[in-house]
Amino acid sequence: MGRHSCCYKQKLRKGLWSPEEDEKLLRHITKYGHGCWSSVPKQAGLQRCGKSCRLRWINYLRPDLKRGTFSQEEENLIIELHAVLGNRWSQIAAQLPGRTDNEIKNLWNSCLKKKLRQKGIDPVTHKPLSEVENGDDTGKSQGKAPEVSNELNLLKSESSKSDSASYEQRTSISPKAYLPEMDGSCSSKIYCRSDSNFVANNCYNKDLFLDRFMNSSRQESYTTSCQPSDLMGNFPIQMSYATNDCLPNDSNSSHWFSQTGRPFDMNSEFPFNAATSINHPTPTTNLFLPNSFSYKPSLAVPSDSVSTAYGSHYWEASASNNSNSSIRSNSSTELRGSSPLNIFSSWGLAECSTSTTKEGQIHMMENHTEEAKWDEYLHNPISMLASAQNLAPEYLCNEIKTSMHLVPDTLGAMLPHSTKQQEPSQTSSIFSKDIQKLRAAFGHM
DNA sequence: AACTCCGTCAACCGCTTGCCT
DNA sequence: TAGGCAAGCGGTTGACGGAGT
Repeated sequence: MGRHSCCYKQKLRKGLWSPEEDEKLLRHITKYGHGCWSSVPKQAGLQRCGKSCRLRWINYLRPDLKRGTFSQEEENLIIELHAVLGNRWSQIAAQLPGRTDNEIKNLWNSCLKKKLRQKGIDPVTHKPLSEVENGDDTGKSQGKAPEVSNELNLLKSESSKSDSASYEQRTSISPKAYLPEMDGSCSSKIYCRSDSNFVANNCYNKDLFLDRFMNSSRQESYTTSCQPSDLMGNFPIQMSYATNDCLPNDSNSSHWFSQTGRPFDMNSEFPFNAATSINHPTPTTNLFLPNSFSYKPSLAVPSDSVSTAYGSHYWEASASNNSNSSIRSNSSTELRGSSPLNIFSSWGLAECSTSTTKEGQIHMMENHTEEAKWDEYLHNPISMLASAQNLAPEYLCNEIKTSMHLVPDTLGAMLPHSTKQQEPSQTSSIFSKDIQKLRAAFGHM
């Protein structure tokens, strides 16, 4: 497509976005959704092309973005996925909720490539550099999987340093299965559902892997067994949750980052606590999750934890050693923490035949509807929040506005030592606070 | 202090894909 | 079926800041 046709007709701005532009775009999209991108700049009063707006939203303004440095687990995952997917950044990004393809691409080009080379691995082929240089393909001739096995060796050494999770589990690439382990410690780990047959038989065949990959990330969300994690599909929405009673002692892990690198203290800013005065007849499910990691929630729960409230099935994760980070249900009629999952829960109550299996998995019917709603949520969070709560969008907007005024501004109060700080100049500014608040309001739910 | 080099990251460009008419 | 339009995607560019000289 290149430059959009509209760009030629008008004198449009290029380059870095100003805070004012960010504000306009953010306000417009949170209020109306983006709809057709080409019409967004006009409606939002921006001298930009729709494409530029879309990019700005996706890569920076979107409320579900995770900021901050990549964890070792994330880096390992990117390397693993790159070994099988190559430069398909969007597909890699789909496995790292809250991360954009651009971000991952930049990380790869600026950092991971170098790291791999230092480890003696060719970042393109994922083979040892010596093999690549010598044109040695003995690995192939032996029927091994050089592009994977070398990676695994690297990761093995990395993981032994950084993560006590089962290496075999984490490196058994079952693409849909990267889920955070909720170990009750608020220190999220990535683990991967083991699929030994898959790894043993298929992982070395890239095409087959991709086939499986696509099937697992798309088709399964339309088939019968539909855990909510499947419903998410590749939906890259940030699913970090935090409430005052969920924060780990380590305050750093509760930070979100604005473009300025300033941390966002969710401890003081979780916005929907301010909305608890809104009574709502539909009980909502509150999640108390490790907040430092984005994840696709898996609602597979033990059968004995499923209970029924208000005529619907509720569940409670088995108690962990730290209730702060466990999942628990809440049959309170209070509106607490309107999150995508709350919405999800509401949809389930309203429109899905929700049932539980012996395994305790929640089977959701009508996945098409769910996915559509997720999509709609992404596009118009306000209206979806509103509809999920039987509220008028305008009312919800006002509530959010009100809640934001109620929140004490403690931004920047806690700076992690290791975080690169940027001066709030250029595109970042005081407005970044505004963004953070809106992000809090619409994003971390 | 001034300059250069290098790494990082946001944004742009252009190609591909998918949808609609 | 072809053409137009919009979105998605990946490669590339350029601005910026920090480190080194």
